[in-house]
Amino acid sequence: MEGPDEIIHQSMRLRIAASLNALPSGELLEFGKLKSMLGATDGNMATHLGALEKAGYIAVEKDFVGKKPRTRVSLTRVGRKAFERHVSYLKDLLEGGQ
Amino acid sequence: MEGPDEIIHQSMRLRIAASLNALPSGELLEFGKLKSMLGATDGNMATHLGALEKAGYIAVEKDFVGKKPRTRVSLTRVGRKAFERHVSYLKDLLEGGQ
DNA sequence: AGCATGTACTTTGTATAACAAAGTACTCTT
DNA sequence: AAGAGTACTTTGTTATACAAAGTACATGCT
Repeated sequence: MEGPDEIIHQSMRLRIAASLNALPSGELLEFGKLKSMLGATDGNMATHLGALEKAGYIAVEKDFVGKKPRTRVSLTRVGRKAFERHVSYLKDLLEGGQ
Repeated sequence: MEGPDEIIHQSMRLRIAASLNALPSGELLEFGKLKSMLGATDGNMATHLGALEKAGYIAVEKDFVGKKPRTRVSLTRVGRKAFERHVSYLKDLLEGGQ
């Protein structure tokens, strides 16, 4: 059995990854939406998204709607794979005992 | 949905809890067995067991076999409940998306 | 008796992490 | 010009995880 993915395992990041994974394919989630869904502060959310981006697990897209800045994130293919592998790891662990 | 149990969530402690939860009822796991199963150092294992014990999630029993010291641990009722609740939390999160 | 071995810690030091709170930059609205 | 909104960045504190070394006590060996 493979080990845990410590980047994804952290609870706030696991919730971020789960939220992104549950999106209909091709959809993006806004920074602010994610932040309010998960009850994080601006700084906290920015730090966790930075960690996921640095790992290549999420893609961050910035644009403007009118003149409003908008930041949206999505899982990369690598990120989705990593998430799926970690979920398998957890399922095996939690059902098999270890 | 309830939040994560941060004491149990940490990856080494989650593995400890899963190992203890998978034991046949009434059985105990030895410190050294757990340590080698999970690939932890003495100090690391002692610290995590201490955290779980402080939370009331595990019971630590010390005795001697002949004159050999033996430390064995088991989940308390509270610990088993907490583990089960955290597993439910994870399953909901990982399947429901959140 | 003296010494290495084994078990289970405890202590120490370090690196990393998480977080809140405050500050920054830019924009739009009024 | 003043305030609000978005998305950060910075700062500072507190907590965490970990390895490595040290401690305590008992056994086995010679």
